Amino acid sequence: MGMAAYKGQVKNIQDTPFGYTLSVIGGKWKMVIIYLLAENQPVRFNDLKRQIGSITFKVLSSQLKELESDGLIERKEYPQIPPKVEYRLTAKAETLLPVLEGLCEWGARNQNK
Amino acid sequence: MGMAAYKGQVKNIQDTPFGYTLSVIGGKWKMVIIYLLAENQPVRFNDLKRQIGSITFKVLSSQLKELESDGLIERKEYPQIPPKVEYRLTAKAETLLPVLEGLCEWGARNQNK
DNA sequence: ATAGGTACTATCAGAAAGGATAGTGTCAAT
DNA sequence: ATTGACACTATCCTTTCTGATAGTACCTAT
Repeated sequence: MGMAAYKGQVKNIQDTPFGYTLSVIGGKWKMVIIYLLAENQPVRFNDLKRQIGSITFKVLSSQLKELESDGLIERKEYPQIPPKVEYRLTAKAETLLPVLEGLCEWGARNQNK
Repeated sequence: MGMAAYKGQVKNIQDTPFGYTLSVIGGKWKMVIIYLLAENQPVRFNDLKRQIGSITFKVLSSQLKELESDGLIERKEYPQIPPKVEYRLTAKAETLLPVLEGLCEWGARNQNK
């Protein structure tokens, strides 16, 4: 199983398991966000922005929204002033971590060849 | 290690192991191509096109070139008429297969939730 | 003579992703 | 009074990705 889902013709990769996984982690910053959250949960918005460095507000905001709607992160808003919002990984995201480790390890071994 | 490469600020994800792996497999069709090659090597150009179905010549051609320049596939041209070109996976690509299996399995388990 | 197969390339167009910049409302500190 | 922190949103622009369509050069089969 797994990759056997590609038997026959492929119409929309989005509908295959691989396509789904990539749609969830394939954004330019998603993996970085997941990693940073895994390291020190929970994290606040501007904190995340500072840690990533070169991302813009808009892009960080849209990536977080997508991760949230894909069920990988939880957003918790504290109704106070100044506002406070915390992000943390869901259980679903935790099951992704070993897979991401695999991607990183393969990358580390093959990057400079 | 692995994901620890994200310590500190991230300038270019391309330079991280994860970014490298995604740059190599992240194209819309690359995973499909790798899977089909893994299933029945070697494969010829038009054969691949027929199996994938909805890809265009141009896109297939460019994805194959990128995979080749990333060292994942080998292109062998037979100087005859009509022309014949065969594609197959390299040893480097074979080491990627378990990682791709991981992506697919996670996707299969989480796709419809 | 026409159609079809081989492996493509070239050109143009549209969609999607990502980035730059500015602004919102409230409060605390200087 | 100004600055800065918080968590964003809105608008516009550029870059990248993907797709549609047509065409090349040669051969074989009908």
